[in-house]
Amino acid sequence: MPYPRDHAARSREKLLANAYKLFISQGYDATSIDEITEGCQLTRGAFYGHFKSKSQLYSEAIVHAARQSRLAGDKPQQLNNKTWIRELLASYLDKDTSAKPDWPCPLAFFATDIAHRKAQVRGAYTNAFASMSTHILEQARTYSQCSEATALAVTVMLIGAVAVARTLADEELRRRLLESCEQIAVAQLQLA
Amino acid sequence: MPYPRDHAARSREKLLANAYKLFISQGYDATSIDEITEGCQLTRGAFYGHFKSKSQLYSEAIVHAARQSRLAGDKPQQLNNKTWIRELLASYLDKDTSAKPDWPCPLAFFATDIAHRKAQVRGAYTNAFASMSTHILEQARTYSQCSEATALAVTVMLIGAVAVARTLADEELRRRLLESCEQIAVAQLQLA
DNA sequence: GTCTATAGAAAGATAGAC
DNA sequence: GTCTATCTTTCTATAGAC
Repeated sequence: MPYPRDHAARSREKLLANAYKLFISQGYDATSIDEITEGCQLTRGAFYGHFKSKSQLYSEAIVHAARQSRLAGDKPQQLNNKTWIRELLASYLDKDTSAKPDWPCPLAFFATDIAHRKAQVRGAYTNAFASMSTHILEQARTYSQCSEATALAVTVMLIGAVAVARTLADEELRRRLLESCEQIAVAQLQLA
Repeated sequence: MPYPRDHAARSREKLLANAYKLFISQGYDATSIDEITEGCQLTRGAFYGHFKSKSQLYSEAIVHAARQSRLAGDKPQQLNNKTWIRELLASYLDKDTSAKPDWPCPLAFFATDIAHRKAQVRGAYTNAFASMSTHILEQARTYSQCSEATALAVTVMLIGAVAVARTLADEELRRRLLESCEQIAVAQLQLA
């Protein structure tokens, strides 16, 4: 074999990352496998060497992205819990889309799309959602008596905020929406 | 002409309704024009007699659905404002999908899809969202001092709740999510 | 592991008949 | 106003070479 040891793994990762980027910006249906492979200097043949189908790639991309989320990670030692959550909130609701991470939150970007996908994809989404809301609840409980209802409502508000903000044609309305949600979330989680 | 006077209008309405139903259940891309016309005992030719393109139909369906929403309508005289909003909330977050109206809220069902569509579609969505949040704000102000931030946050929470609930594979989690959001919305809008 | 070539299906939109 | 026929494009997935 003329390929470096980790060549296959790198190709796979490139395909996954590029596919996710395209799914985010164009949607699942509008993104073809040709397009995904082109951006990686590969062809369809390589794609099917790594993934069984486009649908399987979608599931994997969601799981991968959910794991990359800062919300899934651990708190840096030097920060206290309140400071950390406030920072996560601000970063999640950031108005500056160019400052977004490479793997924007799939919960917000694919919210309504998942309903039409196969059970496997819906399962991956469900797990990611449960994980995000649990994480918020656990953090909030380190300094307050946060109810499960509050955590669920705040989680879904954050997701809804990012999803809707992205669709709005009115820049000013988008800004107000994101700022409002940050403000209400801060109050709900007693971060003031 | 062998057709009844309102034949064209009825065909148009049938196409619009069936298309929306299919968009809701399968998504925009997965729904073909053949499928839309089949359900109405019509063919592609008839479709293009009424709509310039699939994309134009999508815009129209969103506007149409937003207008059908109970939130867009007026309060029945016999109800006071608080009672009415509570009822709207409960109906919007209803767990029983079979009880859903014929035109489920496009804001929730298409939230993440709109971002990939043309300016015209995004404009229609933006207007519908602004209208929903304004409506909530105005109603809440008839009995309380509700901030614009609260109205925006509650609106987006409701949309997010329905959008996410529909995707969850876990029935129990869905139930808890919808109930939590109703509870928090009632508190936020001082409906208790 | 990745390539090219191709099979096979389906879609959006148009043209012209009735 | 609606039909049938067709053009044209695009897509997923597979087969077999290297």
